[in-house]
Amino acid sequence: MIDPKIIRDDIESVRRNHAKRNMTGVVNLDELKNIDEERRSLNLKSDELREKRNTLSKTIGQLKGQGPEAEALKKDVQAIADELKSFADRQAELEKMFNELHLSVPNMLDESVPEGKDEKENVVVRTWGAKPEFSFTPKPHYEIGTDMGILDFERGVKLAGARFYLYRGLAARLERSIINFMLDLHTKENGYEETFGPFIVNDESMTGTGQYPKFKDEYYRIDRDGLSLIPTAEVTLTNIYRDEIIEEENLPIHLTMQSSCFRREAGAAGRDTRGLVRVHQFQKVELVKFVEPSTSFDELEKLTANAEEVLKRLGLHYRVVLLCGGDTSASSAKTYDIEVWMPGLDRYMEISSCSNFLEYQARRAMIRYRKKGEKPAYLHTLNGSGLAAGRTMAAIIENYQTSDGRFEIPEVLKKYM
RNA sequence: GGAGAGGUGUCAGAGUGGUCUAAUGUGUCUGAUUCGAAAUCAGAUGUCCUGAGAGGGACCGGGGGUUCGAAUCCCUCCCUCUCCGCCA
Repeated sequence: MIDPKIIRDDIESVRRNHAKRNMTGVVNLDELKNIDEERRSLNLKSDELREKRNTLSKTIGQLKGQGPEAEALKKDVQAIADELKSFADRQAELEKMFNELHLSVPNMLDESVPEGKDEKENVVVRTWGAKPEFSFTPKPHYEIGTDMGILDFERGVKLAGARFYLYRGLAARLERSIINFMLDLHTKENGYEETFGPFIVNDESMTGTGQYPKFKDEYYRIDRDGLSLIPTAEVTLTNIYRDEIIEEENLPIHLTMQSSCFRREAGAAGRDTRGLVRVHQFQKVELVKFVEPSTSFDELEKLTANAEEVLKRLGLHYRVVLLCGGDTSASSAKTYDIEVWMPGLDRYMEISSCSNFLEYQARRAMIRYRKKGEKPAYLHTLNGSGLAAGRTMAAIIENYQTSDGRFEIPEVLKKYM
């Protein structure tokens, strides 16, 4: 959520922000503003009526609640109660509408985010390494994996359906090694605390990080229990501090967690149908930070560098892309994608997405911090993949492939195998 | 899943219809005392909304109801604990 004061006092900046996101008209801002005004005036009215009621009731109490005087007062209070009731429904309705619209308003983009409609207008900010050269035509990872008998897509489909897979032998062990390598790097060198928590969470958690209510079709929800499978450990990690106030001396908090991630990929029919690129379940090591607001953009650079370090050590060529307004997710104020080169697919593939959410998630999830002697304030949250494990394995298979249709294990992973 | 108990401020814990403006203890901060500290004494100390401020309103697990008035009574949901059952 953005600060409602911005909607009240400077709706034009919200409008410009929508335009930059290529979202003009997606949220009816005029309606939102009208609802907010009506809601606040009714709230004021009911506060005043309540004040009167409280005073009169107290007087009745002092009169011991009996006698003609008290009876007359009771009638007065009854009248006030009736009046309160007369617009209570409208009030509840306004509150609900305001909340729904407010939750749908995307975050304010940072000034450094470039203009642009979609991913074609993202800006490459740096590249690392170079595309590997082959004396043969490199194959996609799914061909190599299938031929080697370590990726079994047919049986994945038998077990669960399209976009599921089965790892056998080397692939299963390699992905486990990749996860261990990443966790060790982030905990021993990059200063993150390793955590592990639920893969299934309640609606409050899904709302806190911005998945609900708008994008319900994207996720698996167990209606019977009111629980959802997490699409990323960001949900688990960020909601750890939901409804809490953190003392300033405990900031920043840097957490990492590996999890399986579950996505319905509702809007992606026909895209990336082969291989490990777009699947319903994948494993990922996630990085999440809770920071003092003035530091959050520095922290974003560091977070991105922490994710890049994984690829550097694996010797995989990549580029870092600053997402344009139209491609930045609703919760984020600024996002860097890290894209690894895939020689077999002959394109770059997103392997990490690092975002600064400012106080957008903190407001939704009521995560605050307190400086000594001051009032609680919203902190800033950030997250990034560090990295998606399945895609990392796919990148290794493609970049380290050999002419005999197999592939080598990167040096840093050997001790994990 | 069955039976029972319970959810109150940083924490512990009282409060079963009207000075609850939530007792008391504890923690924290400030002051007094002290060379300094401990101890002791005095005072302060929650969150949200609204308002320029004074102030006002809301919050005793969530939601709803009864009442002139609800932490307190009723309904409902959630959670925790104990015992039993089941279980990696």
